[in-house]
Amino acid sequence: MADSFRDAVVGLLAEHTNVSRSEISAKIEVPSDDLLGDYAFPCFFLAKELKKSPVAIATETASRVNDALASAKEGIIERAHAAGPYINFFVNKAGLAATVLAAVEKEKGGYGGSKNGKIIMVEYFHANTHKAVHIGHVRNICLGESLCRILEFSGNKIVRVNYQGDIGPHVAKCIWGIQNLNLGAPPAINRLRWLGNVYVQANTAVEGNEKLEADVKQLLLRIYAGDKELNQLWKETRQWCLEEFDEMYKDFGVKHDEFYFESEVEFEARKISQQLLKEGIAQESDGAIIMDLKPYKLGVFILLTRDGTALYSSKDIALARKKMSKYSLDRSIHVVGREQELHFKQLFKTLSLMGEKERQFAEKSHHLIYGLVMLPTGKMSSRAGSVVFYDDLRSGLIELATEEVKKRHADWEEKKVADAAKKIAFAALKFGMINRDNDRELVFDWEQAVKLEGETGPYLQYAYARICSVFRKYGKVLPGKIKYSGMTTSAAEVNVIKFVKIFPDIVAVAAEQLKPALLSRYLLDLAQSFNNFYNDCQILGAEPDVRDARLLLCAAVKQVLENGLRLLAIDVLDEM
RNA sequence: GGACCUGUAGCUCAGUUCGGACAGAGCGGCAGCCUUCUACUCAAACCAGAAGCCAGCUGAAGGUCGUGGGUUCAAAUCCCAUCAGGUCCGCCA
Repeated sequence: MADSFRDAVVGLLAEHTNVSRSEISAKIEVPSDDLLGDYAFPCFFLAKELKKSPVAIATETASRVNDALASAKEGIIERAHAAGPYINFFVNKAGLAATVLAAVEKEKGGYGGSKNGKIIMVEYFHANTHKAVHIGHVRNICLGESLCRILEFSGNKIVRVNYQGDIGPHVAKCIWGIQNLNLGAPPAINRLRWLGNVYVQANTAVEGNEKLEADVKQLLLRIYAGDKELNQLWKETRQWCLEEFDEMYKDFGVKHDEFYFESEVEFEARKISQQLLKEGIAQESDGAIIMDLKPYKLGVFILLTRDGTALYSSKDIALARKKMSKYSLDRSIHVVGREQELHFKQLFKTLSLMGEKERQFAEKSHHLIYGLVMLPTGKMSSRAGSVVFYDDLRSGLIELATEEVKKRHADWEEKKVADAAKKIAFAALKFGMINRDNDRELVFDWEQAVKLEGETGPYLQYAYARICSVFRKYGKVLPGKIKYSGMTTSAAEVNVIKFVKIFPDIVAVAAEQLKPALLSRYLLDLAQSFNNFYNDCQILGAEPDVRDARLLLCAAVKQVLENGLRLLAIDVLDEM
């Protein structure tokens, strides 16, 4: 967003120093403390050239700037002040308020957006069928969806893709378990969880038993070969899973544009692998087809097993081809955990060795890494039974939120309580998943997840609800003309205005760096500064001019919270 | 053995990409703001005591930025070494 205040500071400095505008612009910063000023210009780098101490340079330049400001008529910059080696600039606060609040009022739901015009594919969620969904998938879907929304808000066209492992050894094991373990009939609901359990049981039964392992392998080959009975069972159980995934998408506000399945690229994957072997790009090793990437320090990438079945690797190559032929993408982002980092490096390298088209596609591809979700006791392990399943998580959080809502609103009817509780529970969950640097592991802790105070999603919802309550009490429409001069006396107010002002910048950086956490952190800061203001300043009880200006500020904060939370796929509430 | 990530307050984490003004939040604990009660008073406020509420606020407390070197006017940030934890490294995804 254009920043006329910053530009004015750059202009002043360009006029009173020998430094170019572009260099000044690069050096200008925002002081750590508001009391110091609104913009700052460090003078260290001028010291050598001018052979003076940075302190002297700052003092002299500041006084020249102030002389110029004094002779000029009312400008948006009020004064400069030398503080050690820094020149600090103070802007006209009423002007700042007017500019920022008018921008929000004008752009409303679009405030903070931009127009980048790229076509970006984002692949996320990709849970496997026949395995239970757990907390790790939740981090993926929260991160993926908010990333999509941020990129979309930044004016890009997003293709949301889900690539699902619906075939492979894990499915074979599950089906083997259904046929060979006496686990009773599948339930009418929560069948995904039941299948996941069958898979775990089968895994335990088969592991270490060579004969059974061979049986499962044969079973997989028969599925690939199109065995009628097995395919029917596979398709039926697969469908159960997909239906439950659909429910989950609703919880997280996700609508994929494209679903790819491993089963639909398996044939192509085998074909491509054979072709690569024929072209001498891939090689044979121990009966398997591999890419030898040791020259690139990427080890060995196995495409086809000794049995001739395609692995994740070659299926991903086939998938890339499929995407390339359908879409003309500027970028392709894979939201996948850290444990697959090597896989993606190998995949991109292999693509780039395949041909010019593939090489270009590999350059546009990006693996967005995030850390594992751990438990306080360590890594999740289905064998040790230490897995937090999504269905348990969901019901547990909703139950807790329901209690809290009831405690506060004994008079609310059942439906209203349920609605609020669900929104609050998911706000807590989603925010907790997003508000963490991608690189870091996330330790999931029920106590933390359930928290509604402090740095949480509900804290943001609460700030929003407070503003709604102010407007309910006010009960009128804001007048069109508002005087800003009376409102900017409090530091708390100015602080809020500054946060509102930088929202578009935050969205832009979050989009560029693919880090929704930057946005979630910002929203916390905004809400905190608003709560400070709310405590410090009377709103409805103030003089009419001041009251109206403050109401407009509230409206702006409400709008930014709404826009920001929408980008995190978190719902807002008018009352909570 | 190799590759990547992490190490900052009692706990959970920002800040490191691009070196600059005193290293920031949240949680927990402490002291308050708010409500009620008690005592006092003609009455109210202040003050004192007790209980409670609080998706909110304030204040104070809490730090060898893993360790050791180096570069620099300036290092949590850059470079080197080292320790600790995590993930991955040929037929899972």
